[in-house]
Amino acid sequence: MDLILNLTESIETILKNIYNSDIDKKAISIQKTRIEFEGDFTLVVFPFLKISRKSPEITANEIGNELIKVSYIENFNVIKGFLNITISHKYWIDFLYQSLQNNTFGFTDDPGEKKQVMIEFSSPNTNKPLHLGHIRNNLLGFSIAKILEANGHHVTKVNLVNDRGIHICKSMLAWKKWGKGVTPDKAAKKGDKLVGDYYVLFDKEYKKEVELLINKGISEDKAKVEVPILLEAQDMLRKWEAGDEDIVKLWKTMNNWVYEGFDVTYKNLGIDFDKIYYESETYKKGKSLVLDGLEKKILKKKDDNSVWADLTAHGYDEKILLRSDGTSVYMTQDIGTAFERYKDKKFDKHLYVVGNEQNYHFQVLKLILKKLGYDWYDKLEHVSYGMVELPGGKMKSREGTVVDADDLIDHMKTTAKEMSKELGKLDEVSENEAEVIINRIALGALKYFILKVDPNKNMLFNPDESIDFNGNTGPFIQYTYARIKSLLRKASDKNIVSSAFPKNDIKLAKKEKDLVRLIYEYPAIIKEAGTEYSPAIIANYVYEFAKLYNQFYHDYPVLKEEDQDKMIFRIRLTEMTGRIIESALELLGIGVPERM
RNA sequence: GGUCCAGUAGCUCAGUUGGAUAGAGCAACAGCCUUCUAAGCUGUGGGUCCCAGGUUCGAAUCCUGGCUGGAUCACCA
Repeated sequence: MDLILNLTESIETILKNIYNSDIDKKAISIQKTRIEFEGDFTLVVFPFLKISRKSPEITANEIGNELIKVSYIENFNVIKGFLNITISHKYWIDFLYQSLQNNTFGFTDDPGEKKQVMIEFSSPNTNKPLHLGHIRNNLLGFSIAKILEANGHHVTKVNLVNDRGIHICKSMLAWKKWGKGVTPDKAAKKGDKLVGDYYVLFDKEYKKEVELLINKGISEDKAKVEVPILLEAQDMLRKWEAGDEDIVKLWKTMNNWVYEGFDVTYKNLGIDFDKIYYESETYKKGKSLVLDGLEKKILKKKDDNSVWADLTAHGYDEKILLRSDGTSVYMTQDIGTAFERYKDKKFDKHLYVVGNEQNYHFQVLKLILKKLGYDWYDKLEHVSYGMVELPGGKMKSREGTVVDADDLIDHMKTTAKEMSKELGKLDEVSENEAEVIINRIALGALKYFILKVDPNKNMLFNPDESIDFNGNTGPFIQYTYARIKSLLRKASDKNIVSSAFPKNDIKLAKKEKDLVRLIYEYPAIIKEAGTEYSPAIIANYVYEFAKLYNQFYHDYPVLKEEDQDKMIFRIRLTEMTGRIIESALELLGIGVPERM
């Protein structure tokens, strides 16, 4: 039975007995005792004053005198209106041993809680390589998926590749014009990078042509839409939609180059998907659903043949769903994709991990699906997150102010390698092992840096001050783990069997108790991270945990402790700490090194 | 202009279901390696929690108004 729940019930009963009056359970607020006071948990007694009709101090003492009769409560003290409760050492020790028995401590496996969850993340365009913004998206999506699994759900990770549209035609056209048949192999370049280069080339040429037209006296607005190269790209898109063989062939070839490039990046990042949806395969479904809606008069057609959803009654604007030439827009394919996915999985929940710039889009998507009569519309949820900004502001691919995902990962690896060498950390391990460790550290630093920030908030990335390896960082936590592993290896060399229990009662030091209390919190942390869709909650928890363990490690001997019972307890505490660090980092998609 | 999000130390961020003297890391300075890994530990300095009202025994947290920054309201995705 959960300790806090138990405490709450005891307090409820006590209040009833001594004051003869019921109190709302919500008024019983139990929190962690602040570090500077004696005790484990604190009850705030102010809400009870109106039934006790006594001063805060007296009320707290009266409750404390009853509470101390409960077996696992050892002591209490009162400071102003705060009743600090001390849980017995024996309770905490027993708790540690119980949690050691449980291999998935902190995870939920209640079948009643299990839901089918689909989670979409990454959602790249096929005209340019992945950048730092995608990294935040990918890491968040992947971690949230893991957290939801830890909460007992069945999770399907899906990607939506935006593989059709004018943007890919731009790359294709530029490649046709200036590529001279180059391929990723010939250029010795990742496919996504190569295609991205031609996208940039298109943009350069486009700007040049716009300027030419303006110089000829054409207005800027007009010039922008009448540029020959743009018209050519649009023509290409029409041909693609009409199924022109050559165009489709080129489209397939170039997209495949990009996918191969993406796969490398995904693999380096350590993320994967269960299923990939392609916009080119779902937009037609969206189109037909829109036409259905039109037939049922849910949607309306304007004079120019464009199709619209009128959302003004709901406080939104009108939203276009089919252009006047009958082609579909972003929203159209999202309607189709959602429909296909519901057909595939009958999900209880569908999460879209997409940046906050699309908050409006997803509100409108839900509303349109509702209007179209799909009662599962409210199973869709937008997991919105803030942008990654550079010191100069937003990243813009066209202005070259993007931080490329591959470059960043490489840079992290180089830095990790240099630092390991400098510190002489990996002199004694094989080259292969060293590389595995360095990769883990590099990615650990990057992932933790990004995931520790509350997803709601924009975050700043300064490329000049590269990501740290000291302090509140991934490597700090990984280092704590490596130390723990080293210590446990030594314990096992000494034949101190890990399943041992102390024979006699021991008294716990403050930091030992604090560590156990943090272990106790882990299940609640996983739950909270699951309901909030926030890996940051896990990240901040595991940091606090590692920090406290390092203090303990510094202050107390473990293997050199002379009291056998204390030594055994400390080894077991160390073991559990290692397990929680490993488990928590795993939820963030971060691997742990056995040594570093 | 409407809507949404954010504003906490020089910088990057925690803390927000109202609770005690607002916390970390980085940066600066000063210490700790003949003891289980110094990518560690300890200490010093650093705050108008954007502002003004309000609710409350109690507000960084809730309410109202304002200020600042970002996003969005496209026949772009």
